[in-house]
Amino acid sequence: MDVRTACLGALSRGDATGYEIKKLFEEGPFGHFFSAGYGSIYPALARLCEEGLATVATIEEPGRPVRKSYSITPAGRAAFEKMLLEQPADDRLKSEWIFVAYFADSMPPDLLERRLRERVDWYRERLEAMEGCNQETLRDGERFVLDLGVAVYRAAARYIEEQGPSLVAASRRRTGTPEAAE
Amino acid sequence: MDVRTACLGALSRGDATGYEIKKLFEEGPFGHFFSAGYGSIYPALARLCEEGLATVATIEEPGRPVRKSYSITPAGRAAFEKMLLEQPADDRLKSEWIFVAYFADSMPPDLLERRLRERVDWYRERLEAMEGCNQETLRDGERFVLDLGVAVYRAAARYIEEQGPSLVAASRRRTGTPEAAE
DNA sequence: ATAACCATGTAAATGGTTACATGATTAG
DNA sequence: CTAATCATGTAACCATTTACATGGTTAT
Repeated sequence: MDVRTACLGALSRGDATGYEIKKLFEEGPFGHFFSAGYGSIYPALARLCEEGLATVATIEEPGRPVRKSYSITPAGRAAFEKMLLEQPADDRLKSEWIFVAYFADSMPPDLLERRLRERVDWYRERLEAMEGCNQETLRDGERFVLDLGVAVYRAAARYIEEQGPSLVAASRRRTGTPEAAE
Repeated sequence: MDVRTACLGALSRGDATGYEIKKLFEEGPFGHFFSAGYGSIYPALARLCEEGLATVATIEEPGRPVRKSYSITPAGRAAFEKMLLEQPADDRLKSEWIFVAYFADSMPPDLLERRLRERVDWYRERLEAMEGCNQETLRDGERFVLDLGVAVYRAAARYIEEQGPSLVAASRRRTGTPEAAE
């Protein structure tokens, strides 16, 4: 799904500015399966207006930058609901971390160990943030997606914690590198 | 990581044609975190040759199409190993399936139920294929990545199987749609 | 015969990232 | 006074996808 569709989805939940949509894409459940920068959000919003799927209202309030609030139109809502009926495309994951892990035996053992630790730490941080989300305010689908993310991250963190050390040990054995003192 | 780097990584494991690299990207552990089509692989391979990171040899055998076998050069190997030392960029996942699940309450319950079933089936199929991989022939890093994928897919499939039905039930309650007879 | 697989590529179009450009307000 | 946050946008660049173009071999 492109940024345009994602913005339409965001607007289907209520009016928002480009800035707010960006934040929505970063935090909460949305952030786990999607991301976009201003360079794609603002043009996407403009295009939705051109196509009649959204409208803009400029809000000028004293002591605040001028904001542009976007609203979905009935046509936009219809288009979005039609999209939801279509067969979703396959997931597309690009993970540099997994890429380097694949080539773990071409990496210095100490670096490998650090990468594994960083990854687990990253998962733990994300998990804490996710579990801290106010579950009350979420809709069914949002909570479902959030908890799916939690289940997946937990499984990944646990796997790396359990299996990582033996990967590092094998790497040290292969290269004859003693454990680095910290 | 771009297709060029991924091709370099593939060649670091041995000579290959563009066609073979495509297959590597589709099946086995590699397929879980990366994908690329011919339209990006062939130009990437050509560029690696231009940059002196790989060389080509044209193989003509009777009763077979002409093939071009690419080999990594020492410079290519050095460049690849240097890349492995760098901080990997954040994962980038684009999942239309999760996107529609996020908006589950805007979807007809029967369709939601089908999407959940399709997803679990897809995970189960992949898991069978992954567990069927000959573990003996894999290197440490490859096996690690493969098993990480198994752990993650299992957790996801299990979560959807356990939590999906209540999501569907809530959706039916909300819309007053009775269960469809099959 | 017909589909699937082997095998290589190009060109146009799409879509997204990054860098640039600007400027006000608020919290430390 | 400085950094962070609020707020919007454009333009150049980059990478990738998709469609096109070709043609032999193998299995059903």
